[in-house]
Amino acid sequence: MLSVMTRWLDPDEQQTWRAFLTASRALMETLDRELQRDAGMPHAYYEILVRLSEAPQRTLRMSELADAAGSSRSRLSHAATRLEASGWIRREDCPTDRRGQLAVLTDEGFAALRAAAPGHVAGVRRHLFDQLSPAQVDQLRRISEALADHLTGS
Amino acid sequence: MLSVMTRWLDPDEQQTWRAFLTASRALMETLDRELQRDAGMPHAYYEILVRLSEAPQRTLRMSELADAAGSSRSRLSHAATRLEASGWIRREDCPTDRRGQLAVLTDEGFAALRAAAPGHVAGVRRHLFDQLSPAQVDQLRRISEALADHLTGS
DNA sequence: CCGGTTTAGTTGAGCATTCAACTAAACCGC
DNA sequence: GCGGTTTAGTTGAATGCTCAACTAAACCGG
Repeated sequence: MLSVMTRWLDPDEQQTWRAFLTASRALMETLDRELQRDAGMPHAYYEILVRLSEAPQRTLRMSELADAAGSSRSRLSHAATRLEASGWIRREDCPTDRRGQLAVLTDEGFAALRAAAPGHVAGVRRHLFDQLSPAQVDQLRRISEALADHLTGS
Repeated sequence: MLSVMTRWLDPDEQQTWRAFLTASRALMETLDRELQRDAGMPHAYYEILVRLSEAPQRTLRMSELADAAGSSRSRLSHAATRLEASGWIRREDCPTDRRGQLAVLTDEGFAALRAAAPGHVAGVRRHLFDQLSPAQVDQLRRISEALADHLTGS
């Protein structure tokens, strides 16, 4: 029986895995903290506003928004409640599906995003792109796409 | 004044950044969910147990443990309260520093880790290493080390 | 050795996320 | 078009995290 034997990580794999854990956790925590400090929103909410801002009429169905922002339905529902309370989005009934809800980015929400974006982009540049060679950026894209394909495709 | 102008991400950088976000979020969520389902602990708690299991006497000072597990002091303190309630660790007074606390992995904690490890390692292999070429694994290590150096060194 | 500063760790409040349960509407086969 | 199934979205409870405030002990300069 081979299936009962675990193939452990060899020392190189260990090091890679732990470095990845450390780096991705530190990167996300740093960006999250900067965004919270400078714009009063967590990164997940920033991403919701970004996706809405890119949509036609700055409007998306809740499920489309959840998929676009890489969020569960429940998470988005809770987030939308808070974003609505902040006045950054509003909900509207979907005219073509009575189950549906539309999330609409308000002018205040767009303004909040406009105010948050430069600092956040600067952070992404400083903490990610400035630390890597152009070749490494390209490698990271391919690696990320391979992982995302596997994880979101299954 | 150049400093007021934001250097936005070009389309390639956008794609890289979004792919990285999607991949790292999906990877961590998947592993976290698997660990929660199969071993009843979140990934952050698993990491705490791992670091303790590798320490002499399976014992570490709270701050050393926090650093090793990439956790804030507060986070570790809360986690330790829960892990102690599960019987997986216990706290002891530090003999050389009366402010200090030692976290000790119990036999039950070691057993829980032993039970969790094979499934988790299989998940890391399946969702990460199996999706990448050996060259990509090497690239990912170098990329992660560069990012971690920058983020944790500053 | 005394007072200010730093370090160790904890705590509570508030917020974000997960999971499971739920309502309601659309879809689909017959 | 009726009844079972799927899809859309929300909700509440439980859990984990962050931040700021706090206690207590160690350190350190004069």
